[in-house]
Amino acid sequence: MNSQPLLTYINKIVTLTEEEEAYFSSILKHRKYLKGQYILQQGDVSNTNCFIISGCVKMFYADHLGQEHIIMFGVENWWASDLGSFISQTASDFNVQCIEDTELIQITYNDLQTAYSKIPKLERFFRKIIEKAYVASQKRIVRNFSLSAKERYIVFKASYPEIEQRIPQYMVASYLGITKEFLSKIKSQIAVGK
Amino acid sequence: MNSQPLLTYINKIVTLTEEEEAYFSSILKHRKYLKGQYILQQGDVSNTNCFIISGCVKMFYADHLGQEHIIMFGVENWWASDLGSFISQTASDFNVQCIEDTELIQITYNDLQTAYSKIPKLERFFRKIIEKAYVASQKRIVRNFSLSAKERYIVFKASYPEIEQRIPQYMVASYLGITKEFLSKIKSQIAVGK
DNA sequence: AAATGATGTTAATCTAGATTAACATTTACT
DNA sequence: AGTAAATGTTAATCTAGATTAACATCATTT
Repeated sequence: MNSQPLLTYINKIVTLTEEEEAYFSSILKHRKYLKGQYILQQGDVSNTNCFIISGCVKMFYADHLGQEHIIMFGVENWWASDLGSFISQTASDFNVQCIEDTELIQITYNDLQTAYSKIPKLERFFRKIIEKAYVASQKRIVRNFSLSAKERYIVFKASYPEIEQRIPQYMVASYLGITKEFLSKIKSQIAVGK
Repeated sequence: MNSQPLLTYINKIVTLTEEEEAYFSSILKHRKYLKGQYILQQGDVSNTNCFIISGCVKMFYADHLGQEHIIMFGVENWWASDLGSFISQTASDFNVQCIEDTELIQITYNDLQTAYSKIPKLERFFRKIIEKAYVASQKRIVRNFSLSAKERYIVFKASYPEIEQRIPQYMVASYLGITKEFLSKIKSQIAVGK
C-alpha cells in the first residue's frame, strides 16, 4: 500500500505532521484498473476523488448524438475525477476511462469531509488544488475562444509532450474539439513547412 | 459601510459568530466605480477580491488582434475578480470594467490570507466558492464544445434572463463567442419560427 | 432639432473546419 | 505468419459562422 506519491504531492503545498500523515493514509484506498475499464460513468455520482499513481485516463462525455468529447487526460500525479460531481455529490456529466492499465488512490467523499475537519491543512490543500484546476479551466476557455485549431494543437503539444506520445491521435483531436481528419491535415501542413 | 449583502451570502454557506463577522467586516473595503471605469486591467496583478453590491461589470480580454472577448458578466452578489490572478498573485490576462455604476466590497490578498488562518471557516467558504466557479467553468467548456451558436444563445437567455436586459447585444455576442452580425441573424431566425 | 456616436440589421461573399468515403498502415490476436 | 480490428491519411464536397459593407435606429449632447 504505497501512498507516498500522494503524500509527497501534498507536502509540496502544506506540511503534514507524522500523525496527520498516518491518519490521512488510513483513509486512502488503493485500486488497480485495466485498460478500457471505467472509473466513473456518466450519470453516476463520483463518490471518490482519485489520484493517479501510474497509468493514463481520459475524461469525456457523449453528447446527444453519441459523439465523444474528451475534456481532459490524466497521468501520474494528476487527479482523475469529475470534481464537479464529487463536490456537489450529484450525477456526473462525464465518464472517466482508463487508456492504459492504471493504479490509483481513492478517497471517499465522507472520509474527506471528516478529514477536512480533523486536519484544516487539508482544506487548504484542496482549496489550492481546485484554484489551480479553475485557473487551468479558464485558460482553456480563452484558448478555445481565440486560437485556431492549428494553434491549439501547437499549444497542446508544447504543454503535454509526454501525453501526445501515449494516446492515439484521434483522442488528441477529440480533446482539441476537431475531427481526426482535420488534425491529420494540420499535421501534414506543419510537416511541410507551416 | 454596508457589508450585509456579503455577510448574508457567506452565512448561507458557513456560520460565522458575531466576533468573526466583526473581524471579517473590519478588513473589508467599500468602493464605488462609475460606468466605464476599470476595476482591473490586463497585465496588472489583481490584489483584491471584489464582491458586487450593485451594478454590472464585464470581464474580458483583448487578443493579439485587439479583439475583445468577454469571459463573464458580474451583477449583484457575484464576484468580480480574475480569481486566477488573485490566487496566484500574477499578472492578469483579463480586464474587469464597469458596464453600469458599480458598488463593491474589496478584500485584499494579504488580509484574506490572515483571515484564512484566523477563521478556518472562511477557508471552507472560499473553497466552496471556487468549487462552484470551477464547475461552472467546466460546464462552459462543454457547452462551447457541443452546442451550436443558436443553442448557446438560448441557454444564455434561459440562464441569465436579467443580464440580457441590462447589456448591449454586441456584448452578448462577444460572450457567446460569435459576431454581433451573426447573433442578429440568430435572433431574427428565432423571431420568425426557429 | 440637428448632429454625433453608439448600437442594431441585412445581405453578399468568404473560410475554417465538418462530413463522407475510400484507402493505407499499424497493432493485436489466432 | 495471416487476419481482423484499430488507427491514420487524402481528397471532394458541404456548412456554420466570419467578414465586409451599407444602411437603420436610438441615445446624448449642444
